[in-house]
Amino acid sequence: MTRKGGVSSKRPTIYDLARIAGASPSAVSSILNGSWEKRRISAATAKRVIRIAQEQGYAVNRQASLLRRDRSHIIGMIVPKYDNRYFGAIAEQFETMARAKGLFPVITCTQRDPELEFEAARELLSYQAETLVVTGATDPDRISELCAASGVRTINLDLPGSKAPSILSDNFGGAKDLTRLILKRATEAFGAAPPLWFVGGRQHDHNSMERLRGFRAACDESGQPFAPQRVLMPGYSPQKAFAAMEGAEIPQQAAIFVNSTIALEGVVRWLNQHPSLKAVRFGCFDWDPFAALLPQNVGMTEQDVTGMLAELFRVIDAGGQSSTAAIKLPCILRPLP
Amino acid sequence: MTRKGGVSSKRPTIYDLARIAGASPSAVSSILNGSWEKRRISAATAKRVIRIAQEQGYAVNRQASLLRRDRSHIIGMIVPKYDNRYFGAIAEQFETMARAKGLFPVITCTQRDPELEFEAARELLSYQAETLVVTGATDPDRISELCAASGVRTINLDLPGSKAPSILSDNFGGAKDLTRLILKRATEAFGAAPPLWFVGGRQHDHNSMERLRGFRAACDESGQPFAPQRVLMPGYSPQKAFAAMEGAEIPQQAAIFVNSTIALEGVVRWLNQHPSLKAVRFGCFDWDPFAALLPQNVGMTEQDVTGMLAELFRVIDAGGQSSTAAIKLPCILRPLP
DNA sequence: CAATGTTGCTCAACCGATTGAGCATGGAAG
DNA sequence: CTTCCATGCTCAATCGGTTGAGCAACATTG
Repeated sequence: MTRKGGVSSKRPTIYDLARIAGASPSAVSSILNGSWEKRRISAATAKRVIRIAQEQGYAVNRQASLLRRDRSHIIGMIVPKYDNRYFGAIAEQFETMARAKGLFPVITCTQRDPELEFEAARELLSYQAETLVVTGATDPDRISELCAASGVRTINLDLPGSKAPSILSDNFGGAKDLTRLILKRATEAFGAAPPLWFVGGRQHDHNSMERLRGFRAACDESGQPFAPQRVLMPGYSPQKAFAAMEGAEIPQQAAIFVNSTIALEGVVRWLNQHPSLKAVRFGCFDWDPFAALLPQNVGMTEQDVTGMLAELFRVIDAGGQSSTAAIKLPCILRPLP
Repeated sequence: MTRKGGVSSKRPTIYDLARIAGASPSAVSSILNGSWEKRRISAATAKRVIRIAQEQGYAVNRQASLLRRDRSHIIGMIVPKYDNRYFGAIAEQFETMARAKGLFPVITCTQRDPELEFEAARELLSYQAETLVVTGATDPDRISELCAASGVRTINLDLPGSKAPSILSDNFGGAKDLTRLILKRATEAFGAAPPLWFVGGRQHDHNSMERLRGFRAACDESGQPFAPQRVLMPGYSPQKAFAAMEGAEIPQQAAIFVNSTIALEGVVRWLNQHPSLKAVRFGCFDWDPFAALLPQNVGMTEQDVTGMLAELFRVIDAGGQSSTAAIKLPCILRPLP
C-alpha cells in the first residue's frame, strides 16, 4: 500500500481512503465527520468507509479541517505556574470542564514573564483559539486588546482587567477573615496580640493589594496597629519570601499572614532554620494539604476553584454580551486545630 | 477598511495585507515568515509589509501554515494529573525546555483514565504533533502503536513501554535507599525495628512494582520480615490510601513506606485523626516542600525531573534511531532531620 | 549590440478537509 | 409514456499560507 506519491505508509488522508473504498473524498469526509446522513450517503457505504479508516489508522488532519470550518472549538488558557496546588487545580478542572463542553483546551504556562504571556497569547490566537482565559498575567488588558483586535473573547480568571469580564476570589473578605483568625489564635497562644507581619506577593499585583486591604481592615477592626514596615512583598517565589524573612526582625512571639503557598514555602523554610521561633503562628492565603498539617499553621484560605470555573463557563456560554464587571466569589476559610 | 467579502474587521489574512501594501500574497507570506531574503524581496517592501501587518494586528493562521509546511513543531505530552509537585514540575519544565528548542508544547491531563489517554493521543495526532511524550499512562504500548501507524514518535517518561524509548527513575534503587533510611530512623526512634508498611500505588503499575521490589530488597538485606499483608496498594488517590489505612491495624510503633505524595495525603490525614500514632515514622517516594516539614517524616525521595527531561530531549534530538531500551536515572534521597 | 546575470517581484499549484450545487438512477404518480 | 421526486452519490470551489517556477526590467560583460 503506497500513498502520497509512492512513499509507503504515514498518515492516510481522505483521498487515500476514498481510493481504497471506491468512493469520493467528499463522501469519505462526510462519513467520518458524521454529516453523512444529512448528505444522503447509504449506511452500507458509511460502514465500509469507517472500517477502512480504522484499518488504515486514519486520523483527521485538524489543520485542514479547521482551515475550512468556521469554528475551532479551541479554548486557550494562560497560567503562570503549575507547581502549586492552586494553579494545578485550576488547570486540571479547566481541562475537564472544557472537554465536557466539547471544547479542546490548550493550556500554556508563562512563568509570570510579561513577554512570554504576550507571546503565548499571540501563539494561541494563531492556533485560532476562540476564547482565551487569562490567569495570573502581569498585564491582562494588553492581552485583551490583542485578542479583541482578532475578535477573540478573553476572560480574566483570578485577576481583574478592565477590557474583559473578570472572575475573582473575594480577596478582601478572604484576607480579612484569615487575619481575624490569625489574630484570635495568636492572642490565645501568647496571651496578648503579637505583632503581625504580611509576607508574599507583589506590590502592584491586584490580588496582593486587595488581600493587604483585608488584612488592614481586620487589624483596624481589632485595634491592632498596622505597621507598613511589617509588610513584605518581594514578589512571587519561595526564594524571595525567604530573603525577605532574613531582613525582617521577627520576635519569638509573632504572627504572619502568608500571601500564597508559594511564599509559604520560603517562610516555613526560614522558620525551620530558626528553631527559636517555634512559637510563631501563621495563616496562609491558599490551601495545600501538607501545609495544613504544619503545627504553627492556624488556618488556610481555600479559593473556590470549582466555583470560579463554573462561573467561567457560564460567562462563556452566555456569549459575547457579558459585561466587563468583575464577578467575586467568596473564599472558604479552613481553620486548623 | 473591509475584508473578507465586505464584512469589516476580524482576522486579516495575507491577501488583505497584500492588497493594502500593493504587493502579492506570496511576497507578504515570505516577508512575514522570514524567508524574504532568500526570495529576493527588497528590504523596503519588507519593512512596509511588516508595518502594515502590525497596524492591522495580523497573526498568521497556523492551521493554514501547518497544512502546507512539512513540520508542525508541535510536541504533545500526556500527564495523568497536575495536582501534585511531581507532575507539576514535569509539565512546567517540559514546556520551558520545549519552547527553548523552538517547539510548541501541548500538554493534556488524562486523569489516569485509559480511554481518555487514548482519545487524547488521537487528538494530538490530529493536530499533527510530531512527537508524543507519554507520562503515567495505563497502557503506553497501545498509544505507541497508534502513533507508530501515523509515523509519530512516542517516548515514555516515568513509565516503561516495549514499543518506544522509555526514560525512568531508578525506582528499585530509590525505594531501597528510602526503605533503608526508614528502617534506620525508626529503629533509632523505637530501639528496635518496628513493623514496616508499604502504602500506595497500584498492583499492576510498573513503578509501584519496582518500588515494592526495592522495599523488599532492603527488608531482606536488613533481616526484616517482609509481610505481604502489610503491603497496601489501593490505587492512586488520597481517598483510597486513607481507606486502606482504616483497614490496616497499625500499632503505635510502626513505620510506613509511602508510595507517592498522592498516597501521602491520605496517610497523613489518617494519622492526624489518630493522635495515638504520633510516634509512627514514614518516608515518602516523591518530594513535596511542605510534606518535608512534617515531624514524622524521615525522608523523601526526589525524582530527577530536570535530568529526565534533559534525557528526553536528548532522545528527541537524536532522531528516530534510538532504541526502545529504558534509560534509568538515579533518584535523590532527601533525609529529614 | 547581443548574451548573460541580477534584482525584485508574481503566478499558480498545493496541503487536506468541507460543503453548496448538481447529476445519474430508479421508482411512483399521472 | 412522460413528469416528478427521492436516493446516493460526485464535482469543484474554498479556507489561508507556502513554495517551485518563471517573468520583466535593468545592469554588466564580451
